[in-house]
Amino acid sequence: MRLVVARCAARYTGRLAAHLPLATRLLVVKADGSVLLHSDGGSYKPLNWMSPPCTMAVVAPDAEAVERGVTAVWCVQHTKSDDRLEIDLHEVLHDSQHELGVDPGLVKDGVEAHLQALLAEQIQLLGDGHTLVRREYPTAIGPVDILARDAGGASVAVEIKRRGDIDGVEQLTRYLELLNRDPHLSPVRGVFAAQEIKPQARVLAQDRGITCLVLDYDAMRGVDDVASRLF
Amino acid sequence: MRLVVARCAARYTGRLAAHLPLATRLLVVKADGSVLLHSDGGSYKPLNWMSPPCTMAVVAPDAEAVERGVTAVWCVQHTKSDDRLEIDLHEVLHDSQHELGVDPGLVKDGVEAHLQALLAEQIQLLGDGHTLVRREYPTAIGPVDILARDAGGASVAVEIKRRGDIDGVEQLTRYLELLNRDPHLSPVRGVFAAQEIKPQARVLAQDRGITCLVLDYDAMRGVDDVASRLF
DNA sequence: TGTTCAATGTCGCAA
DNA sequence: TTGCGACGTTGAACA
Repeated sequence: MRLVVARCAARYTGRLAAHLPLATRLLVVKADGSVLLHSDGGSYKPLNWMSPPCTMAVVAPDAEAVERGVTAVWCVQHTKSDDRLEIDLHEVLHDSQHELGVDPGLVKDGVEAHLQALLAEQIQLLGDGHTLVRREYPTAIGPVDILARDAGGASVAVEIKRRGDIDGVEQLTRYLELLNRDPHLSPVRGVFAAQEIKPQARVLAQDRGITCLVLDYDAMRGVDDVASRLF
Repeated sequence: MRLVVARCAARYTGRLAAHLPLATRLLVVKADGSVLLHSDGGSYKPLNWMSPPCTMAVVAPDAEAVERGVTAVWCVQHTKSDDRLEIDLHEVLHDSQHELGVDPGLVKDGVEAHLQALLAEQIQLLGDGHTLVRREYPTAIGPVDILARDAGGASVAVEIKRRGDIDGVEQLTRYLELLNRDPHLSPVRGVFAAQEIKPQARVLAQDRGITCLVLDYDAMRGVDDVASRLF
């Protein structure tokens, strides 16, 4: 990711035609080539941008542009359409480059969070004699959905998904690797729990010694309702 | 605007609940207090954000968080709702501050651009004997829509809007101030042209010696069609 | 891969 | 302020 703060002007043509008068702005060039042009206010939407896939060419300004104070022109061209963003750079106030790596992405805690709460209440669904240690057990790479102990006192890490895909198994694998380094917990067994577990995910989980558990959301809510009515 | 690159994790609660596992990301704190949390790919939409109006408090992490490697926690609270974004900072790789100033904002060249083209063709609408110098006459603060000369050879700068508001008069005023510094052009007279001119804008324009011109888009297109049919 | 639908939608305009 | 519609919508789930 490249961060540039510069006095600049810009023109966009594509779905519509628009331009930005000269002002100081933040330019972000992401690893995939996409470009964002932000002002120092407003919402998260940039003033202008180019979505990936796209390529950027830095070209020298023509004589007239030089006359106006343009030092360089960024031509950002979309690869699959004729969307085009041209940025006239006047004065560069900051320019830095950063390695960020891939991002695990946002996790929305909707049904998934509810499933987690229900399973925490009904921890015996993991097997007789299981006890809850805690929900959202923190690790360096993010919280594990549930940490429990089985009847024999051994640790069990549970990853919960609405739809159980390979990604979820990979995620649980990373958690297990980390948790098993902790002598207070090790050995930690893994349980992959989801409303629906895809065949590929099931195969991968079994290959790694991870237990699969299909959760019946409606049944679990029913038990919860019954339990609630008792109080 | 503050730019921070850091290994971080985040939690959002408000319209929904969501969290971001630990990864290296770009954090942008805008002058209005809004916060963006960007990964190094994807579209212009941040992974997570807080819209203005909001306030940020930097708090010390609790013992458990320190254990996980958290060095600081940013609590960003929306002022008018209970939307809340908490960012756990682990390692700060970059931190810089920049003064950007206010942004003139995006100008969409739709009807406005068409009006400009039509008026350039029908420049006599400014008055008999007027001649076009050029459209998009460049200045340091952006292009003037139309530069023309009147029957006597004096310069005329035209600002075109679909809806003529006070902002447009202010904009034209800035252009005139700049253009009048150029001895080759000065004195430059201003014309504020729009499909509809708001009373307040008209008063301000007249006060500054700027001529108001109401443009009849349909009529101008009609003339254009007739002219086109001649060829 | 294309299509449909929700969104922490956002944004702009009119009443 | 509030409501409504458009968006360079984006993003996810489903066929």
